[in-house]
Amino acid sequence: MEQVTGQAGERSAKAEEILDVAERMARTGGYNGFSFREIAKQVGIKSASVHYHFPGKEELGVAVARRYSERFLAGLGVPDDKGADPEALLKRYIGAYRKSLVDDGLMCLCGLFGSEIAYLPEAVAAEAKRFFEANIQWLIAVFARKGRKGGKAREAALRTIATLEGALILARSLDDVSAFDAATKGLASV
Amino acid sequence: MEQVTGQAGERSAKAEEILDVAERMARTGGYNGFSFREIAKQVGIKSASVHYHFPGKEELGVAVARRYSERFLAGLGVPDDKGADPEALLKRYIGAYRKSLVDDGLMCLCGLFGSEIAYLPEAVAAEAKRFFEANIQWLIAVFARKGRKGGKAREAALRTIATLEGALILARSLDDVSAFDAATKGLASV
DNA sequence: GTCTATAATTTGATAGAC
DNA sequence: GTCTATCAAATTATAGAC
Repeated sequence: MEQVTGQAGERSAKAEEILDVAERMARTGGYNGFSFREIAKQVGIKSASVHYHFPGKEELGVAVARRYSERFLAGLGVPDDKGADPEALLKRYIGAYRKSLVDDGLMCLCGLFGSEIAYLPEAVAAEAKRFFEANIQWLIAVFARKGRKGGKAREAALRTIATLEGALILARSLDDVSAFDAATKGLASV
Repeated sequence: MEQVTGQAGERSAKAEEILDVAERMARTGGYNGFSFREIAKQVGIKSASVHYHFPGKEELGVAVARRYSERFLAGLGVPDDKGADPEALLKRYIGAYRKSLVDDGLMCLCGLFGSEIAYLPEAVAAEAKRFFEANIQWLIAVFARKGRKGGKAREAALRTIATLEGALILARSLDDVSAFDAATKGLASV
């Protein structure tokens, strides 16, 4: 009874290993960029064993996206944390994307899934959508603390996410981290 | 002797049909989102016939990306066209992305390819890179006419492309065109 | 939990007839 | 130009032994 459906709960060490490999592959080639056999090979088991932990590809895709989302949001912290000023929170947000590029050398999972959203199984697409909705809410809270209310805060939030996702694409396509920095310059002080 | 390597030259009507279908599929599911068999079915021929027009998947991918690039750039016109002011050119640029979203209902091909750039055959990745380089040059010329010189023009160009590619991802993921408009608001008047 | 074995399907690709 | 036929490989997935 170790099977997991994708909820937030605890998972076996092997299941986490599987998610690690699946995430790296998905953040490189998208939903078709990871396969049970290749994951199994890299984890050191057989593909049938991967099916034991995650019954189907859709469930695995959902689990990868959900874990990615939860970790990402957890790394941001609470946006109305009174200890940090809004600009520091924004810089933290930008830094999370930059870390994805520089440390991991990978795309944002949900940026990639989002680009192929119409191609994804419904449940996986829903996770990508939820990622963006949660990010928008986080940023709206930040911009609200900067005096942007209502529509203005939402515009700023959407512009911020869009610029960062696009900056990842540009930097990776041009193979030039400075493209990310140039594209996002001034984003924290707008 | 109708085979085409991906150059700009003229192509048979059937080859264009193949590219039409391949482009639509690629702009939905990325490089693994189109297959010879599915293209053949939609065009009304057999997959072996698709191989006649485009010998391999890599060549087909290159041809799709190149045609997409050329059309996109041709639609923009010459950036130093003295007839149009810089803001009108910028609005035209933004409109090209919005058209992709609203009229086609699809991602920008090179935005999607760019997101999975590390997964692509080298020649296809090179086409996506060239798309962005050409777009950057076009925008730099526009921003130069707005008084931005050197680094400032490049920053504005990269920020513009990044925001638009990301805005497409957001609008499609949230299934809400207004997210595109909100994310790109003010982009033409910066 | 992991394995072997296998099924059913899809994929990119080629040979050769017409 | 298009077809039939076919191939080798990869894919998701399942049954059942250990």
